[in-house]
Amino acid sequence: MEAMNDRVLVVDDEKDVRDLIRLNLRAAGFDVLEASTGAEGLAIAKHDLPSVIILDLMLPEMNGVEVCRALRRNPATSRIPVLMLTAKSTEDDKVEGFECGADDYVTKPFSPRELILRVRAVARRQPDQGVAKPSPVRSGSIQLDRGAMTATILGKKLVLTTTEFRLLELFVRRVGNIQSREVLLSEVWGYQANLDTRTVDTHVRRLRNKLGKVGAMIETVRGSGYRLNAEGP
Amino acid sequence: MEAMNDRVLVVDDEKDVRDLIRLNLRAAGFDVLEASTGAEGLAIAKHDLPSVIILDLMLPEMNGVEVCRALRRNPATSRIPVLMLTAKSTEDDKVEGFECGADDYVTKPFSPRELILRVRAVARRQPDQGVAKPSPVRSGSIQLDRGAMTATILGKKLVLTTTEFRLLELFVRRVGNIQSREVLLSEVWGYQANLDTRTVDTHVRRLRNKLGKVGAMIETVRGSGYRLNAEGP
DNA sequence: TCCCAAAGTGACATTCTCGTGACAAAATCC
DNA sequence: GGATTTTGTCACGAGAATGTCACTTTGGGA
Repeated sequence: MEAMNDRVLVVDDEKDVRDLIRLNLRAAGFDVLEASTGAEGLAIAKHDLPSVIILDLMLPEMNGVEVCRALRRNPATSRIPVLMLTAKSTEDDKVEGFECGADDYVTKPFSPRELILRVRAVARRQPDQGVAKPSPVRSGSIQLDRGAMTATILGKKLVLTTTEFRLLELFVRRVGNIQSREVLLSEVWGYQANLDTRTVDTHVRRLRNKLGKVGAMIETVRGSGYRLNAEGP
Repeated sequence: MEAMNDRVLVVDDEKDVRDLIRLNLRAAGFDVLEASTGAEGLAIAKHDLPSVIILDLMLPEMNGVEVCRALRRNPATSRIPVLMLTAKSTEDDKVEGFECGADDYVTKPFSPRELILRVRAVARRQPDQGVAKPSPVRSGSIQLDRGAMTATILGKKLVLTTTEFRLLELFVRRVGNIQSREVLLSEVWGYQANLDTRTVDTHVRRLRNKLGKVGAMIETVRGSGYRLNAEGP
């Protein structure tokens, strides 16, 4: 089982650049999210709250500076470090990049090694005590705290294993939607997991047991998979 | 009453460079301290706890990397952002600079405007560092004094080693959040750390022992890392 | 009502993870 | 320079987490 990785969102319209960055970040132990437009990047940022955002300055429609400003305006995303990426290297661009609230600035062509180092340097800045924490994910009577990896049910703190937490997190993030065993396997266990789909059943059972009464919110959809019911028990 | 300015320490053996930086920083509203050797820089850093340190990589006797390591090693100065400055610009130098714990890297010749921006960016990451007396960090029954490098548990003063103190400091600063062994290694030991992740375990154990009953507040999260529990024992 | 595929359940072996004590190297202190 | 402290690594063992399986129960269509 792999430790919980930092997630990095890469926003760039060029697929080649995204591929290059993704490969290097993966190799360095990061999880990678991708977006090809500013709007998409914003949406993913709000939804997934990555640890770092790598943002291309030159984007069609909504450019990097606008995206960065939008991120800074939203309390949920305002603290996420932004690493600005651009082909230009004139001083004015750097100034603009910094002034919109970017935390660092890398010019293309960049060396992957340097990029990783800068991402790490910027990711190191984790929320300390007193700094606003990303709002906990919640659904009905279930509340999740990713940083602490804790689940609170009806005000009571639960002890979950890593797998159980990931499973529950996925259900909560996709409340009301059916998740097939295959999807659960690939999302919770990883793409190359070569496991029996019935393994999911066992973990769902364990999770239900720990959730007690609330466990009934995880419904079985015969022939399709499982679904977290939006309504509380 | 005007707020006190951020203080920046400039360590460089060339007077011309110091002058240039000083003038620009002053104009940008910073207070400037200066040192011409690494040893002097270290002394001033410990004494005055500046908000940011600009450090020349090439110094006679003690070079910038050594100074940076020494800064990171001392709990009183370990959190001060370091901006590494050098005439060289090969990738290997950047890597070395980052790996000793520098927060950013600027190559000579630099544009003053960019330097100021980077200083600001880097100073922004440490909102409360330096200016006032280093506020004692505390969480529940644990209280830390960075300056004196002492920990007080339930009113009793503890003697900790440097490593133990920094480890505890990190836990306290991030109460309730899981810290992976990798994060702990890179934050406490510096991210050139070429150490076995299990080394963390050993130090956590030593720390727990010294903390006695309170040691139980440092929880093990199987498969993920350690977490300081917000609730007291 | 019967049938049977799908899902629930308990048990078990295996794999991992972590705590611990010991030890040698390195750093620090007199 | 010798003594002491600090530090990093290792091997071992206990116990937790996980994946699989055989068996039972369930539920919906024929």
